[in-house]
Amino acid sequence: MVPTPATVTIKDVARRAGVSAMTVSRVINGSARVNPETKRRVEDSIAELGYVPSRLARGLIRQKTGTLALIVPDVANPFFTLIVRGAEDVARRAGYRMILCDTRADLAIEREVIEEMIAHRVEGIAIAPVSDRSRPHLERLRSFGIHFVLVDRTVEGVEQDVVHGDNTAGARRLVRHLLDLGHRRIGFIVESDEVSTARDRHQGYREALQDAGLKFDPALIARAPAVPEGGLQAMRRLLELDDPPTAVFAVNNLVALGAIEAVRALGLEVPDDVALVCFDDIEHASRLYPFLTVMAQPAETLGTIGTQLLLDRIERRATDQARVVVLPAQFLLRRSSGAAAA
Amino acid sequence: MVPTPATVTIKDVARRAGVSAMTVSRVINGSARVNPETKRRVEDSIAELGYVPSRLARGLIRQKTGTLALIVPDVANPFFTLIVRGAEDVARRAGYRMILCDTRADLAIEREVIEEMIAHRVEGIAIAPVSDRSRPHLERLRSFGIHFVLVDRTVEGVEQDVVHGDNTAGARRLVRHLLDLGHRRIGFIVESDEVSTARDRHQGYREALQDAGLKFDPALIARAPAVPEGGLQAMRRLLELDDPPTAVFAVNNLVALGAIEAVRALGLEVPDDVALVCFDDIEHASRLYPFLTVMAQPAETLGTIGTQLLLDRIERRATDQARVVVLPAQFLLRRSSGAAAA
DNA sequence: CTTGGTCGTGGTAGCGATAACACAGTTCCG
DNA sequence: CGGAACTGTGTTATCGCTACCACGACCAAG
Repeated sequence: MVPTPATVTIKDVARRAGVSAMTVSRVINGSARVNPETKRRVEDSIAELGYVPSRLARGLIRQKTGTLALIVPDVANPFFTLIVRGAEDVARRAGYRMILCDTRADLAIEREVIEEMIAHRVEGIAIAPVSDRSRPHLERLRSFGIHFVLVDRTVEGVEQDVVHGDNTAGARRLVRHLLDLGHRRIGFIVESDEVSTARDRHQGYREALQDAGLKFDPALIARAPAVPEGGLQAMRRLLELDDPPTAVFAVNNLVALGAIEAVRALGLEVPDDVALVCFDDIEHASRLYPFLTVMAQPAETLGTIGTQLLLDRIERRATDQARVVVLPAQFLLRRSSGAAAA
Repeated sequence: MVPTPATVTIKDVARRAGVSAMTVSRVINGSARVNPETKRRVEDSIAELGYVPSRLARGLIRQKTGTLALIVPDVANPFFTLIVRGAEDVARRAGYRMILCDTRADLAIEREVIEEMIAHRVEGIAIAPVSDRSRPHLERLRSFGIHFVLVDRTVEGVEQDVVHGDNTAGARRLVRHLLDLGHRRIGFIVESDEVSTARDRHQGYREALQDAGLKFDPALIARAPAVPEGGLQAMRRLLELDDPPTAVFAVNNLVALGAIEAVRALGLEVPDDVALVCFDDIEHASRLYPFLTVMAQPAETLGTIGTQLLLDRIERRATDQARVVVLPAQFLLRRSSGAAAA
């Protein structure tokens, strides 16, 4: 094995090219004028030594690192995966690196990773916060003067650039669909109202009921963590009610998956025994088996726009007001809702 | 708006606590002995000023950044998503940050991101390389003395720690299954043999045929990029053959999805008109609709073990031989292969 | 022939942290 | 009771790079 070589520094290049470190720096950065002949010599030395300038040192002196962070509650959720993809792409094209952090929807982990990102002196953060309780974490970012944008979720009391889907309208649309099909008892499986998407969808759910002149029945709200297991438990509880719902609105795709399992476990079927709709499509699953009637959000676009908003702040140092971008979701009619689907 | 505050440095803390920067450093790092009273004063100052030590400066002097990189060809592929999750988790628990890079299976992007990671002075890289052509990129890492491990894929001519699934045995198992069901003309949709997983599965495919005393027919190999669109095109070509296959082995899950679409587009169905098997399960899709007969690889485990191997190298500076970890895949019998499934 | 540009380049001083050593005061033990 | 060992803390010198200023060479203008 070759012994670990000492890292090549700008001085090594300078020595080899017979110039000062300053001149090498000028060549690397293409700044100011350098004699073409000198420039060539420096470039040759760089190539021969395989020199790569340290971003640490550069970041230290320039006070900017060229690094962003993306913080999401669950990378394995296909919705967030798409956000990651979109964000990563925009960042790379703009010449920034992107550090990905998965908080597992855990506030403590979120606090931890935000501290880490501060220590890393990232120039900006795109974050889908855990919940309204993320506010202190975000305040901390602000106190450090680190730019950030909210993606997918807002946070009560935090005025900041944000891009999210139209959750209220989307939920309203889904529930209206169920109402149109004649359902009168519509369950809603949702996490805590401390999450803005849950809150907004809850709002849409109620509005739709109200539009139809129906009274809101608290018994039909089943609270559960927004994961398959949560959906399973919640659906089971709903079905065990004395007067169970004939249709259910699941707050997101993973919850819907769990809900379906609960239905099947009771020997029932969707949509025959209970209709089901939810937010967020599941890309690959729908390709194989287009079953769930959903409001599909443009997840990848949330990622790209979020990152663009962020870069905008960073590079233009705009101090104008917080921008709010709301993207409409798309209604996809499929079998799970029990309509005569296309 | 609050004006961007100048970053608090160790000196600010030192001044406020009435000690030297060195003492603050000792408190931060818990190194050596510091008078409890002094320590308290320093900690108070840190809290009051909201001081967070710069990893840039620390990394520069210590020559270690506490940062790893994970490079994959496609974060949106559910298989790699799980690897990401596993890797990220192990890294965080071990006190490392993880930078995620998506190469989009593009060699040029791969080269670019590897240069970036060198510039970032990451301490190690876990990489699922694009193909055997990634070799120069990896050699470059080696010449920089940056530790790396291969995940999911090996690279011809690169001796390095690696963790991957047992592709040959898995492929053999899948094809044997089809043979057992009576199929004699079995198609194989696969990307270039420059990708080790493709190569190994190809190998397994041939071995299975050989075991059954069947002759290999090159016409049954359909080459295509390992994405749904590739699977679609390839399956169409196979079905248009004069003597089309009655069963097809798709090199991975996404290819299988495209293949199914091609079958349906011709008004045919899986498995009635053509049986289908593939590598890698699709977590959420299978939960909703367990249809594909697959060899399921322990993707998340690939991520965790890969990262553990990496940390091992970094922290123990082991110079022993390259370790090779091969994890078995699990055969999941479902409907797509046309057997009387459980 | 001085003055005042423009070039091309180098010197010096940090960025924010820590390694390595130094040093004063205390404790210990033969 | 004096030197060794230990405690707690400060000083200095970098880490690799770039901002900032300086400087010699050259040339045109006054």
